[in-house]
Amino acid sequence: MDYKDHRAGFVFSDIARFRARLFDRLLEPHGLTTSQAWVLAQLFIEDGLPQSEIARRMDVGTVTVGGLVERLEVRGLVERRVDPVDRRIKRVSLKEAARPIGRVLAACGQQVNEIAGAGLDDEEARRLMGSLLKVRENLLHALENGEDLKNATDIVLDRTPEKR
Amino acid sequence: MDYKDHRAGFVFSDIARFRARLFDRLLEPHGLTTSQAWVLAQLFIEDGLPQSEIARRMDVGTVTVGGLVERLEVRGLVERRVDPVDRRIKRVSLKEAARPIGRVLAACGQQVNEIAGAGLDDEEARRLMGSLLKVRENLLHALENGEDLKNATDIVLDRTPEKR
DNA sequence: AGATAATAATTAGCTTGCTTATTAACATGG
DNA sequence: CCATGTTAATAAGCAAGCTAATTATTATCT
Repeated sequence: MDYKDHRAGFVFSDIARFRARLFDRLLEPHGLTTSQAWVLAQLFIEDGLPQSEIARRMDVGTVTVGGLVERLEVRGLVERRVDPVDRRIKRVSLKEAARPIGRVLAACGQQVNEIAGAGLDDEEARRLMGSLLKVRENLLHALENGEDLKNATDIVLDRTPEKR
Repeated sequence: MDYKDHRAGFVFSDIARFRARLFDRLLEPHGLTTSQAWVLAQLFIEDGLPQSEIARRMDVGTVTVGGLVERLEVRGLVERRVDPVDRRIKRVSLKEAARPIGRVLAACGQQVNEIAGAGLDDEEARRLMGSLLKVRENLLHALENGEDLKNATDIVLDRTPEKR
């Protein structure tokens, strides 16, 4: 039991940080950050989502999404409108200025993935992805059930089994 | 080319976030956070390190370490002293109160790893770890060489090949 | 020795993410 | 119908990382 050892402690957070750092640099010329890009990505998949739905899909708190959307709105890439039938909801929709960014995101994402996955053959990459998705589910589970853990308000963990 | 695809975009950051959330909850009763725990871990390995050395070992900026150490010092777990021979350096050393925490960290780390690695047999876990270390090195490399990327002040990337 | 460069730490300011608490609007049950 | 609960968004506040700029101190080079 040495491969799932202390190194796991930093590998994951290191990779996440390094990836984000790389992504941020690629996105910098466009005045975007990694997380803001993710919000846009959600809207490219489906436009006009409520903030809470974006939060649900990103597994992030509504507060965080509020901030991200706020900044995107200031940059004129996005627009918030109150839903006429349920006035609690604010729906976020892409503005014209955001259109050309789709390709940029795809390109940057691909470039980062190529860099990160250098030296991995297809088989290894596939296996890696499979294991990672398992690990992710494990953690999500533990956080849901709060197994002898508490807390984690706000975030909606009890989503329907296979959504994303 | 679908396994090193868009999902890679969130799996890594999700896992890192979920892991940290879990860890933070386990550590909460002890008034510590994940990153603070990592600093302590470095000091358990070698006490009396300069802040810059801690930063180097954690692949993090000196500014971040400054903040972490600051908070640890306030909690009375750690102590900063100016190095007598090189007065630029502040060496950080563990105080008595920190002693008992070593075991706690080990236990929490193990628990998180068990949760995260549930359902992975030893072979799969070993392979996963191997692939992750490769990916980590790839990213670190790209950040060093700044391949048509710039920025990333402060952080010392050009450390001796195999340290950690 | 003296000017110049490099290094350790800090300050100030930004984004992300989390928590707790509040407000507004909708939903439901007696 | 109205009291209670639930949901969407926000506000305030903290930790962590990052950048850029500043201050002290040590190293180096002519």
